[in-house]
Amino acid sequence: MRRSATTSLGYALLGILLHKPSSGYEVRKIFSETPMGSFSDSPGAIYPALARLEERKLVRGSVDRGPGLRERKILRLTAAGRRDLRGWLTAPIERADVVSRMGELMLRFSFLDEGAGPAATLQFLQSLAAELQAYLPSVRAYFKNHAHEMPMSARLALASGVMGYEARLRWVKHAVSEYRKA
Amino acid sequence: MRRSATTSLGYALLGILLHKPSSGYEVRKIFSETPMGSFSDSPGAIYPALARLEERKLVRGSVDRGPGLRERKILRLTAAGRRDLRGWLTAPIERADVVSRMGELMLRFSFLDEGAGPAATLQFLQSLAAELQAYLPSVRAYFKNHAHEMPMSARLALASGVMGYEARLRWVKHAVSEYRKA
DNA sequence: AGTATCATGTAAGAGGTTACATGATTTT
DNA sequence: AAAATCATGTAACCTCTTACATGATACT
Repeated sequence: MRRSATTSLGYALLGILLHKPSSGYEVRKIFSETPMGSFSDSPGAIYPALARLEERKLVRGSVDRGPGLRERKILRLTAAGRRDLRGWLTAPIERADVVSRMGELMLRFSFLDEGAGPAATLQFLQSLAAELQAYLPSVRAYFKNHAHEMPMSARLALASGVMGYEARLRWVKHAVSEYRKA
Repeated sequence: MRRSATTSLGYALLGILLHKPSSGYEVRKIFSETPMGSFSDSPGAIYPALARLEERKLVRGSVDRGPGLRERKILRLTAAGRRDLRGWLTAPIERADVVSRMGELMLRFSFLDEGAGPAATLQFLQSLAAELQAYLPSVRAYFKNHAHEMPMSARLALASGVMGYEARLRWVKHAVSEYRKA
């Protein structure tokens, strides 16, 4: 019974706080006002998640009383927080990540530069390209073998999935070349 | 305190069972062996979910004892189940669906033909195209205004999101034309 | 005889959703 | 004075994850 690991939301918070130490309220605004991440901006999700990070000493809070505002708690990463984030960012990419956690992979990628540096970012992209290339044939094969027996909307939905993986792979290659330039 | 509605997993199960009445075990295999849906195939998720559907009388089970196999419980939709599924399938598409529940929209789409017929499917696609077209400018604007202040990996991740919406829109238009042919 | 597959569940714990609660400060 | 926004939280409920439990049948 290993003690529970940091969740996806936890890492999203760590990534945001690494970029810029913020209050819970500011993080909520990021979730509600920017297109990045599909996390809930509800206080019932965010404040308990921040409290867990604090309990585990991954972030530390300091009270800030700006000019004429209600006081707010600014959270920033500890050394342990940076380590935990970095561990998540640089974890090996597996088939299961590509199949059912692509959103989390993109979240990781968006933090990679700041959290682990350009070498790790490039490594991530190459590894992602490899996994996509390995996975794509099996989806294409599934499509080929089953498309004819599916209702039209199901077939089109599956085709959309295949196209999504292909588009992602093209994007990865584009990102690699952008990265090499810099 | 309204009694809790059917979940995404619940609707995935209803859609699968409408297509073909099945046992919990068969459904698990669908989740583990086909690229469709990113649902867990764990018994701890599926059996309780099926039990909830049965409690609510959306599905009914009948014991099947095939030739020389352990007996299994085949579940099929009731009239109430077909109604509930149809209500979900034909619900209006909102901004929030496009922003953070695209996976659920595609799941809905894949069941639409069988669950609500071709007219509803076409209506769904047109409505999705409209929402995408309305949403895209705001993401593009966000990208234009914030890309320069973001780390490279974050910028590339956001660009990937924009490209994803654009690709999805092209796919919707393609799907509409496929549908009109039939 | 032993391992793999078929088949259905339960229990404990963690985390998210929805709704409620509270109060300070700023804008109209 | 009222409404909006800033700001932080809690409580009840529900669902999912992980792990365990059980037993039948098929394959080697």
